[in-house]
Amino acid sequence: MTFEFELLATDGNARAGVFHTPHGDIPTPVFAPVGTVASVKAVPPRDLVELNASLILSNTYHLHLRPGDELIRDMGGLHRFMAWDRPILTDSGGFQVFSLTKINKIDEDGVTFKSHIDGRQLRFTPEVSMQIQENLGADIIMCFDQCPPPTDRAVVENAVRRTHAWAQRCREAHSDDSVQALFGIVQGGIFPDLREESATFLQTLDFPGYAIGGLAVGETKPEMYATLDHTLPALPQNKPRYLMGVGDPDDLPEAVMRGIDIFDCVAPTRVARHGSALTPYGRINMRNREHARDDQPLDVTCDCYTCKTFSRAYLRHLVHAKELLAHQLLSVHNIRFLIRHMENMRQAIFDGNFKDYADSFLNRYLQRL
RNA sequence: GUGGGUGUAGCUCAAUGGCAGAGCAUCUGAUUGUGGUUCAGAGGGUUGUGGGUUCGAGCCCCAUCAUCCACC
Repeated sequence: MTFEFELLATDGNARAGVFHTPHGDIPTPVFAPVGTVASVKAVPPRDLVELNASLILSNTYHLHLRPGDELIRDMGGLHRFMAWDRPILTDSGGFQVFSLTKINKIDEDGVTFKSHIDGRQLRFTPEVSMQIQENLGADIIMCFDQCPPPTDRAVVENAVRRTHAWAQRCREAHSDDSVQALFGIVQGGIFPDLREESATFLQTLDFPGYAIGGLAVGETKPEMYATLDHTLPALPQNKPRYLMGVGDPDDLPEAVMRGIDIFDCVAPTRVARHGSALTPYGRINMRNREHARDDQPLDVTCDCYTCKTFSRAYLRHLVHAKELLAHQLLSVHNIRFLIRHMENMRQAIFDGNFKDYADSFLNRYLQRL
């Protein structure tokens, strides 16, 4: 079986494993940097390899609009197009249709919306999303789902029902998991019974992996953690679990501790472009004056090119001068910071001291001593 | 030397004789399946200087300094 998930060790509910794909193995738990438009912003694939990234995420909606999924197919597929030969995951476009386009109309069959680029009217259905994702050729592809605000029960109930119907149609449209693995997406907002119901239903479709969607979209962190507590026991042990769009450095151990294997988040690259750096002692704003004459690296414990080479004073200068190099250097560090964080957690699970690592990291990162 | 213009926040500039403001810059904060965006807040003034008129002057009058332009 191409997409085998091997569970190698557990520590409490935390899991260390390997997910095998046609483009290589993904050691889990894993953090995937986001390259929405077939580019991890400001970071070339050569550097991603150096950062030890084993999975990146790209996006159906954006690539369909530009340059077009058929063009990418004709250029040899997404891996060849963007010169990244390791595993790729594509999101289904469900989230973007709702978050990016104000004008959208949803019905039982799909969603009609307007392009945020040129305003032309488009329509996504589960079958369209599957076709686009097959054209792109990522290793892991996602079901077309509906991601609602998580706290309005009536809205969430409806989204769960529709997400299930669409999951079934995605499953039928993509029946062969030998080249691309189709993951199901659990919805249900912050409601435990809906989450359990969703997790249970999706298993009847026998996906090679399961994602938890609809979190980190406005609920509080305690609500998100509680939802994970209720959802994860309802998912199978022998399949990877993917928490979509998370997260902050403190969210990662909280979720791994509860049994999540895969993460993606725009945070490391976005906060980099906004001039901030992730460190063991919290996120710091490199615009701030306190760094103006600081000859120390961002993070003395970090092994990335940025930290091994440049001072905080220089990085602050680049941020103030709005130099492109600031985006590149801070993105390199922030991605490496999260990937190393995952590597540390994986090792701690093998060593049986995950809780110690998590407590120590969280106390330092959240400055609660 | 003569005539004219201009002096207001770090910069560029607003402000009927009636509470001295904006943009940029500076400083601080926000951003979770990416619109390199945007938003929120803060600090910052002896209105060149000295007189005068007026209930009240950034604004009117006099002097002075600085600066720019034109002409000797």
